Amino acid sequence: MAHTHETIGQAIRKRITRGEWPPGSIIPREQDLSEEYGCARATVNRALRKLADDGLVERKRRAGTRVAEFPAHHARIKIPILRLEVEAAGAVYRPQVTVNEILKAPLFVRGLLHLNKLDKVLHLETIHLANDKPFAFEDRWVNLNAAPGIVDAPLDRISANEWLIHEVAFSDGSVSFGASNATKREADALYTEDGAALFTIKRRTWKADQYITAVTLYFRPGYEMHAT
Amino acid sequence: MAHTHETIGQAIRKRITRGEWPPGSIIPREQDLSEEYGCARATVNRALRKLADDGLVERKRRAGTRVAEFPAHHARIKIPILRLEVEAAGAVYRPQVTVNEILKAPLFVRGLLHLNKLDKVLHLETIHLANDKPFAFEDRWVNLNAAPGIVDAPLDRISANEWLIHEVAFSDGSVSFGASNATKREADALYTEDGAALFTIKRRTWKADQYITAVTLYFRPGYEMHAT
DNA sequence: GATATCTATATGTATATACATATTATGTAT
DNA sequence: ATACATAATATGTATATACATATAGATATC
Repeated sequence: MAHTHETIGQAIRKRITRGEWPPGSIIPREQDLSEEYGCARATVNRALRKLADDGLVERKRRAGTRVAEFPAHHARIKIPILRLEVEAAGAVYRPQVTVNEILKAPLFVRGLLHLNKLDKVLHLETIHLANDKPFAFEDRWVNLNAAPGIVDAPLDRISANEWLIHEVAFSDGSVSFGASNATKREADALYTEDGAALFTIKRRTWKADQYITAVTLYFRPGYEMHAT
Repeated sequence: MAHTHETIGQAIRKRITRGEWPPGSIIPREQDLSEEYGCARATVNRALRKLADDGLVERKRRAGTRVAEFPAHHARIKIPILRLEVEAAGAVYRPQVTVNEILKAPLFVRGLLHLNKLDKVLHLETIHLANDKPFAFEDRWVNLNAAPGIVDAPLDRISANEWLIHEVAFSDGSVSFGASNATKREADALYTEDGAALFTIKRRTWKADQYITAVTLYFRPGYEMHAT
């Protein structure tokens, strides 16, 4: 009972980081480890599955378990929910919508959201404020076929992001991170200089076969996103 | 046998995304789900643990399982291994070391690596090339107490990153992402203009109680990192 | 020598059972 | 009412067992 799947996982992790099993090398089979630690194979199995999930080892049927060649290149991040980040820092969050227009989808938006020429989209530009200081600038396009109700949402109180999460149920999505120089639009919104380097998050969400929204977030200069 | 922990997990995931169980609401207990799907509780347990790991649901003893308030804000990323990224794109990778000097740790490096005034560090600046075109610029500081052997490493063939991973065993680390304007140094290295917005990754790794290396990677303009 | 076929093996998975543990809900005493 | 002890309960975990499945390595075939 001294050994749980967690203590065993930690022990194996330590043996790897200590160099006992270097990157690329094979480690003992579950059976042997379970005997060594005096537990059931299922317990070792769970510990090793966790390590594989963390990217520390790679497992293959019949071939066994080996230490990953690059054991540290997996990370998990929390995509920032702006309101929560701001409030966690003890500040007051407020979204300020500066553009709110319905129009026929421009070409690049048609591509992003897989729309036809006549489909209507909602275009939103929002400044996210922390204690009334600009924190991030959001450029969002919403497919009105997928979320018609959003035109009546109180977007001065709740962000479009949160509204969509709760009203259009949950949606699958893709995310990418990058950097871009502030154009005049972002510089004005974030109260910074033209050309400043901004950390950006681009996100697209969909539900079943329908794209719901495409959004780019531009963060104030100096913003960093941390992984664990 | 029709139901595995995976098919059950997908089914529950779908019921959440379809809106049957909205964010914040509670879902049936494992016992009931196992009866509904005609399987053992352990199978449902594994499915739900996976969903919790993905951030889609939150579980608490006695209190049950409920859909997360923000079900989509967890993501996993692979921290790019530059050589592999370049080679995956079908190009030839080559690291080019432009600065390689041993010196007493400057103040900001002492802070990063927790060193004393007299400790020596290796300072490396490297241009990572894809088909001889600059791809990323690396600014690295290595604690020579922790990795003395690196002074003899063939850093024109293997990157310091890879050398450290294999020679100093595996090390724990922290990562953060951001953006910065290219200074003359980075602009020259990456063959771009002064002030261009560069996506950056800052990483610090340690082993037991000792910091090993601190590194900042500056990516060529336009680079994006994708999450799953 | 190359190719196809078989076989042994390590991991992958499902199940029933038993007990642990955190936390809510209930009940009791003040 | 309030504070505190108690019971009920959903998840957390470990175990033995059984069978599935991918695949490395051996063997046979062309």
